[in-house]
Amino acid sequence: MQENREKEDRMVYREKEYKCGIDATLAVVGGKWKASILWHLSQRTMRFSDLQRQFSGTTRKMLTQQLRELETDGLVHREVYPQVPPKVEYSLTAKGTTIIPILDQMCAWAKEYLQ
Amino acid sequence: MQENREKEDRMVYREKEYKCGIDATLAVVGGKWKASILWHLSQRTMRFSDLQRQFSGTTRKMLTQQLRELETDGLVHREVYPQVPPKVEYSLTAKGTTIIPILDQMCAWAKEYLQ
DNA sequence: CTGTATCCCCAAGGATACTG
DNA sequence: CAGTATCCTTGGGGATACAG
Repeated sequence: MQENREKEDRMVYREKEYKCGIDATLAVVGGKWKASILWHLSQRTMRFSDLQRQFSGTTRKMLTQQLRELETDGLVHREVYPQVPPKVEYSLTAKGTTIIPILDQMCAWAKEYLQ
Repeated sequence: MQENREKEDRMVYREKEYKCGIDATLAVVGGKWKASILWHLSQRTMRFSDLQRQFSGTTRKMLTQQLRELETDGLVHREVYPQVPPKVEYSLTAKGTTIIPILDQMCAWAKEYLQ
């Protein structure tokens, strides 16, 4: 119950305004696969095909889209190796790693209080 | 980087299966207004009309829906006062309060790393 | 005051095919 | 291998009206 909860300062993210940082944060990591992507990348750098395997339930299109947004937000780094066939590796940026502790806590919370 | 990250144990929530607790937690608090609702309720018990005022951008239908789900998940308590006109108060349950520290951290993270 | 019931629309996301 | 382009479907959520 810290007092970092004032709602006076509004946040702006992607043209949209957020009353509190909570919604802004959820806008960044709350995408359908984003949290999971970040979590996996926190363990190791992954190629696009690695991510495809991990998220076998999703399409290339969705995966690409989510990765692009994470990249735009500065959480993920995209490294393209100019070779044929192409090789692209995704990894967390320094900023990206700062969100991981929160994801870890969400994971722990679920284990403790869900099901 | 704790080692509470095994993905062997799957979570089940609302008929759906989640590989890791992160997605399960997001399913609980990631709804469009849920995180904000929880945060406001952590400050004080609120009547339905109070919440309507806070979330002037949403409809009664949505608000009711989100509150019902939070209630079903055991995070929010709904107290109905049998009187006319009706009075209904919403508050956090003990379980509901356990998620607040995570929301606080999301708020802090946004302030630190967004915008 | 605190909801529920209906209708309706649009954009998120899936399937599929094509490309450098 | 790592994407884009296109089409198409679905259901989340808004608007509105009604109700206890």
